Amino acid sequence: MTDSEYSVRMEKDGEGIDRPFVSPAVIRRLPRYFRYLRELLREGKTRISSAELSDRMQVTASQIRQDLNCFGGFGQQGYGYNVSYLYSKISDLLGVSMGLHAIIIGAGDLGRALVRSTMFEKRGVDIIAMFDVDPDLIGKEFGGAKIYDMKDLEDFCDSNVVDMAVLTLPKEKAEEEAARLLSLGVTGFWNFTGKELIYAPDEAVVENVHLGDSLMSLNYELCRQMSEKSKKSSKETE
Amino acid sequence: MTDSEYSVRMEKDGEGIDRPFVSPAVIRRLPRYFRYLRELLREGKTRISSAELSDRMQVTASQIRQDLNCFGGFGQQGYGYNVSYLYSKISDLLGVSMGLHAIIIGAGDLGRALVRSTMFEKRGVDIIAMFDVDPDLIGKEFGGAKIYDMKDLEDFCDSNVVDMAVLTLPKEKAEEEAARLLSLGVTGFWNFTGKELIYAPDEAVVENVHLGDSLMSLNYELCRQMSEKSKKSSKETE
DNA sequence: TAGATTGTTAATCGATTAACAATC
DNA sequence: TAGATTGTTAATCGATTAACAATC
Repeated sequence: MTDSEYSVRMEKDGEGIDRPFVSPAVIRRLPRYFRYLRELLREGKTRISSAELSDRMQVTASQIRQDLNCFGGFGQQGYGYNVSYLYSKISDLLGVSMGLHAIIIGAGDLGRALVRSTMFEKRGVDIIAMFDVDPDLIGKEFGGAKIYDMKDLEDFCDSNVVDMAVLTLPKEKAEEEAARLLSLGVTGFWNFTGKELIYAPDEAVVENVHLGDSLMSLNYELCRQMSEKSKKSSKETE
Repeated sequence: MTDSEYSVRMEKDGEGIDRPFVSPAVIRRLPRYFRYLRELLREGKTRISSAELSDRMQVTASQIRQDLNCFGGFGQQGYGYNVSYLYSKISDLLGVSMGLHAIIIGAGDLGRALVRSTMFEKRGVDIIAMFDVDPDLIGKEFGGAKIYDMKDLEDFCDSNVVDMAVLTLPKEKAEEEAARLLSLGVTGFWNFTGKELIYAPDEAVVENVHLGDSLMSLNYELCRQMSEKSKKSSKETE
């Protein structure tokens, strides 16, 4: 994408939203606020105080106020926060109305599960295509996204705006294909391959997902809980 | 599971592994060490220093030594760490050889993608069954796991050891079914439903996974990167 | 022994919480 | 105005990094 194309994109609705540098800890909490606010909205609540939200979310009211203030004064003294206003502000920060375009690399089980879910739609991300090397899959369609031949990646990226690639291909090819995508101007990577991608922040933005790591930390706590119980029960037997 | 069954389980190979209380920040890094050590093992490396591992993993050597020391002295002054020894120690901590038994609740796209992956096998977790309410799915088999009727959950849990439930069912039913499982003695939950489950630590161990949150923080950084680029380019045009 | 590298303590840094003045 | 609740500063807490003595 050229600079002038960027400008067009920005004018759409990204312009005017100031995304200051804020600690990653805070950024990672924004999506959770987003979820809880949507729930409040669904419940028809129009206003909420940091104290009440604190109760629901199991975080301190202080942290909520601190977090939200990183981006400006979204609340009002004596009143609290207006749910729909706060929701729209956080949506904007998270680029929900940016209409980001994504492609999925790899149409295996995970790629298909993702494209069929409501995940992207809910967050304003458009899956405009999938890519695979398997001739049996190429041409098929899942969740409204057509599967293209990996060979056609260059052509596709030349004639379409692609903001982000979801990597669900085998980890052995992860680095190679990420480099290929980067050279085609794709700078966002949601990486499920298990091979950690590391780029400089001005080069590309990478979110490495490791589901296995999540499972293993559950394992640790579960084993710990079990040994504690067995300790306790052996004490009782004494 | 009764207390005596716990003891049997513990004697298998969980016994003797001390899992002290360590800050969650450290625990969450263990799986990453596990992955990098496995890679070193595959490369045939027999020893590694904290400095060299630091290089690979992009964390400080100090942190590595600090982390590993929470669980005991796994290294040796003047030498470093023995890769296979360290790997086995971390595997033990993470319960890889415990042979934990898991069931998957919900045989939809995600449940099937998970069961077909090598994720569980690599980490020593056995998927012993899947459950669903869809008559078209009940009786079928995916990735070696048979799909049972949700109605048979009680029977199944009575006659099988179930350490953990992987929740991939619709979020509306998450709380209800988690409570049901808990009453059947299942205390570990790997929760993909999007409905956050909150239990006291001695009641159940829950790992809430929110893939959408991960996508949204990528979104934030991507949008930020874009606005920075457009700022730069508009400056150049001035 | 000399060199290397851990284990561990102390110093620094960052993030969270508490407190309260500002203000709606 | 009085009451409520934010925005914001200051205090606390925890996690990371640096430094170095212990020791292989």
